[in-house]
Amino acid sequence: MIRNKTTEYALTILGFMASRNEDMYSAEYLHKQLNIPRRYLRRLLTDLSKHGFLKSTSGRNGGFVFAKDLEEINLALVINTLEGYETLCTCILGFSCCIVDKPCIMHDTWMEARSKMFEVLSNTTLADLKEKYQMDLIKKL
Amino acid sequence: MIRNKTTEYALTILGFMASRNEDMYSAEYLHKQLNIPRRYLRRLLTDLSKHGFLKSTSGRNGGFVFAKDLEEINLALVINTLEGYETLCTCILGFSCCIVDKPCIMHDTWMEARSKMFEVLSNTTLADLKEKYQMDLIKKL
DNA sequence: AATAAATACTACAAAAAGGTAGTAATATAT
DNA sequence: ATATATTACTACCTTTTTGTAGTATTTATT
Repeated sequence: MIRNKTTEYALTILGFMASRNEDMYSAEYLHKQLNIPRRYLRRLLTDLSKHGFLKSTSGRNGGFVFAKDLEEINLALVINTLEGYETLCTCILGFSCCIVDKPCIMHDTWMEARSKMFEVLSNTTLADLKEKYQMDLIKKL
Repeated sequence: MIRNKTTEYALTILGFMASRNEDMYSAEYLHKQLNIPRRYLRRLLTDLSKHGFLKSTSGRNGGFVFAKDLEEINLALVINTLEGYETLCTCILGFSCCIVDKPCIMHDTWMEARSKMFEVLSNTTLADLKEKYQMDLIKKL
């Protein structure tokens, strides 16, 4: 759950794309806007495409667009997709000592903490972020 | 906020120590109980001592004990001590693009999610975990 | 005093994450 | 057709995190 920079980058990219109104975003453009290392950014963009968040178009005038509606992409989904999600037999936040039928001493606390965070993140979609951004723009006028 | 194994180990160790009633815990004993790599565990234990959570006693029959009351150690404190805490000018969960007076699009969402999690973690002390453990033991009888 | 059981320190090795380089493939504009 | 602007793929390099090894130091037991 935001353990690495890759996830941070991904959210930054998606949040940026969601809040603007371009029809196409090239890697180069995103690089200049967001200051994420060129090559790394590209790899991440193809990754996000493979995961179904974006659609890519090759060739001149190519770039990336969303592959689904902004309402369908919530922040928790992005994080879980990129960081993996082994809910099976461990505490999600990392307690490998902790198995479902023999929960460790921290289990309940973690689960409570985690689920409160998860609630907020899964209830926020890219559409919400876009709306917020537009509202902020209006307020500034 | 639980970005690495080291923090996980630390919480496992402290949680374990808090829940049992030994007067002294040697690195070797903890290693056998918790399956944390011997040498790494040792280094971590000295680290936890340097940070004031534990007190170490060298020599035969030496080991580690808590340096403060269990009530004084909450989970958020442990996590922040081990992972560093640059609240100054960035979103705590990682948005380096986001500065205080020019918050990024995700800022509010993050802060809300984060603070809900933080609330639970900072309200849980090692004393609470100990109590929970004892209660669980009683229930099993 | 010698031994054994412990921690402390320093340096190194391995694995994972983050980042870079080169080249191929694709598609548009001219 | 050719040049140009773009994504895609593969391999490599760097940094950080995790884990190991060797040796020194401390202290209770005998």
